[in-house]
Amino acid sequence: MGSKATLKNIAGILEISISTVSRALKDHPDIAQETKRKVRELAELMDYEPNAFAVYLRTNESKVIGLIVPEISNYFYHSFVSALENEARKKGYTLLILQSGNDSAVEEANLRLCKLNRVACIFVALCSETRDLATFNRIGSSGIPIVFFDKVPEDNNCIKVCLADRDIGRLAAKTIVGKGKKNVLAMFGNPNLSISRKRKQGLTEEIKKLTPFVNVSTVTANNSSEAKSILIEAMEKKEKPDTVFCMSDEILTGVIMGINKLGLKMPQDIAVIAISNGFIPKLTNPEITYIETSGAVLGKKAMQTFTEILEKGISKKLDVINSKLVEGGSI
Amino acid sequence: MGSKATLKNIAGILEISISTVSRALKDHPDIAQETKRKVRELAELMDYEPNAFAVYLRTNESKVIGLIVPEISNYFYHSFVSALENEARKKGYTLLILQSGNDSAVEEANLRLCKLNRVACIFVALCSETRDLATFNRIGSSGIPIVFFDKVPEDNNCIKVCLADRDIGRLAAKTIVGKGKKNVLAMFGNPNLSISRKRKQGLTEEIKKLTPFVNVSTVTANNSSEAKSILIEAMEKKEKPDTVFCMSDEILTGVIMGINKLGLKMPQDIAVIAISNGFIPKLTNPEITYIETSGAVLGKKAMQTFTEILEKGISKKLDVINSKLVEGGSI
DNA sequence: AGTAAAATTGCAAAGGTTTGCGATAATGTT
DNA sequence: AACATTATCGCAAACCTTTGCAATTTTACT
Repeated sequence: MGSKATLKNIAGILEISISTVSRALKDHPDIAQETKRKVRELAELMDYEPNAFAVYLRTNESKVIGLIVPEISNYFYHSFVSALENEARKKGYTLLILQSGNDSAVEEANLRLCKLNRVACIFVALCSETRDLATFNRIGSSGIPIVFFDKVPEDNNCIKVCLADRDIGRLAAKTIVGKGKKNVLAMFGNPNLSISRKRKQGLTEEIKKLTPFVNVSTVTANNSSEAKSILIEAMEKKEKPDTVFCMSDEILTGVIMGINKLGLKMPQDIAVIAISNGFIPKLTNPEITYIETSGAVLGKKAMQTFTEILEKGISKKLDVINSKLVEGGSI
Repeated sequence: MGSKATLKNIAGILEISISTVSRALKDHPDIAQETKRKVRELAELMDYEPNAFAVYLRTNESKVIGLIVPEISNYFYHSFVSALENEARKKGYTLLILQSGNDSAVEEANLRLCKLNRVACIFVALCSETRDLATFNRIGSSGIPIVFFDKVPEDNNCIKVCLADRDIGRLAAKTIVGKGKKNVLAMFGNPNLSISRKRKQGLTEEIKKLTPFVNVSTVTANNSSEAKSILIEAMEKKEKPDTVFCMSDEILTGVIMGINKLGLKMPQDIAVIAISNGFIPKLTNPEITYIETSGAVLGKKAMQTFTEILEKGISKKLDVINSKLVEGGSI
């Protein structure tokens, strides 16, 4: 109980040098089998674990990965985080998860925290507020690689893994037009994010391309309750939409609540199509038709990108993953 | 660019000693104002940040808090994590979030990781599998305080913050009886967890106490899809339940899907009451009546407990927070 | 001016690990 | 037997910070 398990103590007891103990524990070829055996046995007995800080200090690289997201409580990020964590564990890394809460100041604080902890890499989904990427660039050039995902900057001079947002929008457009809908209310998140703009572009342009007879009105809903009230208001008008498009789970949530409040039936009273991770669409009756954006796949991709960075030392890259339509009965 | 920002470098440039620089940066009273000014200016300029590992190594305490949960993708833990993270940040701590994925082996690996990183404290929600608490005890006695929350061990010789699970069960019982229900299907999670047993006890005992005329059949549903199929099966029987009780969001999710699949109406065809964090109940029509278990409140409490540990050095404690009924229209 | 007290600074060790290089001991070769 | 290899091991520096204590300088006081 008394003495802590350190190399020094082990060395003391065995009356050999610290370096020999260190090497024995790493199975270094210089060390005799017999010595290795004794060291390993004692280390086991003493429940030795290397002091991570000392190792970090000496080797100057930590086995920690920083992850900064606006909100973990979001099914998409959830699945992303889970996937990333699994992959990271396999490679011996630990995840430092930080939330920016859609506040640029907190985001910056988190960034500093990552730097302070000398993380091996930072994965970032920007918060919608963020306009100034100076801090990111500073950190990036200080040697810590940054991988942006999902909510990525416009700039191409960085590493990004993201969804094929424009294609997703187009796929939604095709589905809507295919079902013969005429009047679409399309809800998007903060236009500051490229993810919002691209999805919107994809949707509106594709519809225009396909047919001149479908009317699309786009609106911005910053959160669930905004989406809910926008829907309710829209349904009270004379020319009410026959279809509502939700670019995210957050918006979809609000729309569902609005539909319930008004007692509407899908798809008769209103058709719904969303971009989603798939959890919420399964909770309604009928289930909601959605374009699947798998956080899990993206997470895996992100980790792959990280290993590529380590091996090849790239500093700019764009990875895109595709999505597919999952039919419920809401449209 | 060339030289890194360390105390040594700053000292070298200013031609003073490292210790003076260190003290100047911490506003130590021994250092002259003029010196402090110069040091601070240069430090600012060089973008100096103390090397966290060196600090940890020297002071032997890290500003990191470990958090181990079965799954983050669970609204209850979400809100818990968010709250805890906020509180932690205020006090300068960082959260190391680890998922055990309901696998005891992973849980243990995570525990070791926490120890390895010399975290200041570990918050744990046990996974349902875990029976052996030896590792926890070992770590606990090695100086790292452990705070159990939500899914806590039975043993009272530790620190726990949890919900008033029996009371929650009783509250549900009262509501069910008050609504004149006669035939209850009550679904619980893994009975290995005290949380399941206590909720079940509270519910069944209270109903028995209140009236002999209500029939309760309890079942175990380990996940959403099990809950779904249990419900569907039950509704096909002759003596089908008029009410279903769900002890968690996970189970509730399955039940909702089952209800949708069968096209049932709440509360006419089947009444529903759940224990939930409140997100999912708002998505149905009518909304689901639930007993609110706030992860946010629990998270705050947990952090308070941690500060108490630091200040007073307690090693056993039980904190309980109460819940309230939120009426939807599902019962 | 001489001494005491206060203000300011530096020395050096400690914390635990990694690693290049040199030292020693054991074995093999001619 | 003399030398060359090879197998083992230890020394000591480095990573960066904190901190007790001693050293030095400045200021105050008689």
